[in-house]
Amino acid sequence: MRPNVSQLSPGQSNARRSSPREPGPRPANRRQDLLDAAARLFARQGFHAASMRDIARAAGMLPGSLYYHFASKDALLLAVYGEGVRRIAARVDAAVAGAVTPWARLEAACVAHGETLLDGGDYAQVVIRVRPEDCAAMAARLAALRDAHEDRFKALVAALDLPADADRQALRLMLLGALNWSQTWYRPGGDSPAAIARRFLALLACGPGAPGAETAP
Amino acid sequence: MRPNVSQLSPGQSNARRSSPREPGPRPANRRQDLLDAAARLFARQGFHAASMRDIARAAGMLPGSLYYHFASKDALLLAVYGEGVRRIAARVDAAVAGAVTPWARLEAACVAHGETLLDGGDYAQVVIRVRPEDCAAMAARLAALRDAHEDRFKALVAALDLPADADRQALRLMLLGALNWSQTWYRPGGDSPAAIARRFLALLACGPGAPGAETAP
DNA sequence: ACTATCACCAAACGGTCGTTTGTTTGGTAG
DNA sequence: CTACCAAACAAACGACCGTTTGGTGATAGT
Repeated sequence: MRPNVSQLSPGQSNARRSSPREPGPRPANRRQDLLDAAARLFARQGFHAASMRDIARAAGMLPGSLYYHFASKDALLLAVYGEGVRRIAARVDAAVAGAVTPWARLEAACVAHGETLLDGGDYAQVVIRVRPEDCAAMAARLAALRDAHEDRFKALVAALDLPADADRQALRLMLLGALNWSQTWYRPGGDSPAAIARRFLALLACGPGAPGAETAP
Repeated sequence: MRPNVSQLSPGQSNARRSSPREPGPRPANRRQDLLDAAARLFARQGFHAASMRDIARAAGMLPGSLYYHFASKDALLLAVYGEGVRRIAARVDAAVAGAVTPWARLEAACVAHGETLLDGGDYAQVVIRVRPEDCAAMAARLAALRDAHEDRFKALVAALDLPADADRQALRLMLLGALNWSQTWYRPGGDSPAAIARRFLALLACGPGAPGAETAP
């Protein structure tokens, strides 16, 4: 009685159609409006404080209509969170691909991660603001999504040319922790997110001496 | 009609009593049980997910009885948060007082901050887990409490002997950010909180070279 | 013995929550 | 024209929310 194909499937059109209907007159993707509204409210108020009624109203819908597109609030969070991780990861991947040396690649990743977190819109902010445990039913899946993204940094740190006894795990955790936490104090007026990320990495790479122009020794 | 003197006053006994009644048969400080239960639930579930009913039940009370001790959920959070800040600050102050050189004092502060955050009980965790904006009515007061604690680190970093152009603010934000964020990934099995804090500071002070035995140059 | 106060219970208040149900609309296909 | 179906509306469901109210037994001062 309820179609509700909202399970994952980042694409838009599902198969199984009697006739192609490919050029169709556009069913006016209100699902996207819903996702955007949910991302906005989850990012600004957190998971529990954002109600389905708020989200529906922000998307210009009645509360019940929302359930045509998403089976539950949990499923809606999973969709937003997944999109958030996808967006952060995409920007990090693109930035890393444009850099050559290990340190430059790590710096590019940090800048992209930080920029997306702080200025990259609501989806990315949800990934940092909402903890997986906030939604018990989805906790494992949300944590897996976040971990899959952070594994990129594991590889980038592993590629650095460091003494054999260097603590690469602490370096990664410190870098990501400082960047993620910056969401709590960052305000658009001051330093740019890219500058913040570069400063953090320079501090880690060179110590508190000269303010880092280039990052690698 | 309602006594309810629950506004701030970190001490336990309020003045204004007709007669001393000091040795009294102990009214069995259930208020403390309530605070403990609230701290536990706020720390584990966050502000919105923890209900007054849950808190009252965890303290062995009925929901309505809670309002004899605290005027509202907001006031309860303020009391827990204030106590959390007080506990963190007390441990940091004690640790700093026992160290001499600027770097040793900063290290002692980081270790105390990290230990209290990760292993110091529920009150301290609330300070990191609950964002001031989660409770709009108390946001300003909660932020002021947290800021008052973090100002200690401003002073400790200012006392370091660094080049004039060193970015002390970035150093402080990175250190505190990494420590605060560690609450999201720390699990009691592995490295001790003190070891984590020391590793972070060593990374910042000396770069990713040798794993820091002593922190200062 | 009388009274006041403390600390709490018992029971509800109105409101909001996530969600469900039945119905209606507007475009498209046969 | 008819049949269909995606997409929304309208209206509620029971559960739970923070909070209030009125009462109650114990304790302590006078």
